[in-house]
Amino acid sequence: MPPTEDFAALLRESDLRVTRPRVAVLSAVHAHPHASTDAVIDAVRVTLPEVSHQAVYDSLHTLTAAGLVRRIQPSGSPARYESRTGDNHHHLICRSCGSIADVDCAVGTAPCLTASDDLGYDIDEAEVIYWGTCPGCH
Amino acid sequence: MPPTEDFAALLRESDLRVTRPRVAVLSAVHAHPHASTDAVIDAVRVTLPEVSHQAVYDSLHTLTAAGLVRRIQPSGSPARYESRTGDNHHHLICRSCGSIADVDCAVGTAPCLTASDDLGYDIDEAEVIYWGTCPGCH
DNA sequence: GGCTAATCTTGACTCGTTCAAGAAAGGGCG
DNA sequence: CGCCCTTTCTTGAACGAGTCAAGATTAGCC
Repeated sequence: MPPTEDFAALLRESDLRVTRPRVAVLSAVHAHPHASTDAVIDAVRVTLPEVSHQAVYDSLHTLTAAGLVRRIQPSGSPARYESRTGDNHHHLICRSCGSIADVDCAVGTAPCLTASDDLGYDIDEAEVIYWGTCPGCH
Repeated sequence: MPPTEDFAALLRESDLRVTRPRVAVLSAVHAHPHASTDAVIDAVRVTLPEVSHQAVYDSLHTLTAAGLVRRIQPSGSPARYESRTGDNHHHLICRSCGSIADVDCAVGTAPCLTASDDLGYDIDEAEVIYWGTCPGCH
């Protein structure tokens, strides 16, 4: 995981103010891929015990909007975040234990974005979730 | 849209008791594809003004479990339901107005279920959501 | 160092959904 | 056709994730 200064640099590159909560959140997401908001809050409080949940929510929104972090929102479970962005990978989610794994796109680099017929929509992202049972759960 | 008796028959085929709320919910989902739970409640109350929201939630769960209805849960919006099941189609969702459209699977009949590497997971469903802007929103 | 806008703290609040207890109704049986 | 048992429905409270809002704090520019 990159050191703190690198996270600060990432923030600056996106024209975001460098604040302690943001650095801590960014670092937490890098350290815990697919962590839920709650898990991020816990992780952040290890180094920054006084952060409010609101600051974490705000930071996650800002970072998501800036593209530094990606939000995953599987049906029926709270939002989760990951640091791999822009590399067109998808997710494998276990119905029984909720574990999430990364899979590279089966189709290739970006053809994923092509629907059979776009109906006039201007598509900017294809989200693919494979639902199943993980090796540990059967 | 099929008449009431057909919905009753569908329920019986799935070994479900035929109750007024269930028939009304099934009919509402057929009549309003991609309707949110709230919209389903409203639609059901047109013919059955006294149903409780809970009965609708229960019915939707039961029907979903029986496979008579499919639940769609896009990030950041309440659950929606549709009656097309088992035909491997996907969804196009507008980021700005939330409208949902159906698209047939681009890949074909079922190869959708094949990830590039399943990591030992036993995959039973591939959920694909194309995010973008609909023709009416730009 | 001081100023101003952005960000954070605190705490209340909303929304979609679930839980729980008791009343009502479906449907197999006599 | 009517009884009984179980499932389903009503009512109303509760929950969790996330948002809103007012005021205190802080980053970054001069």
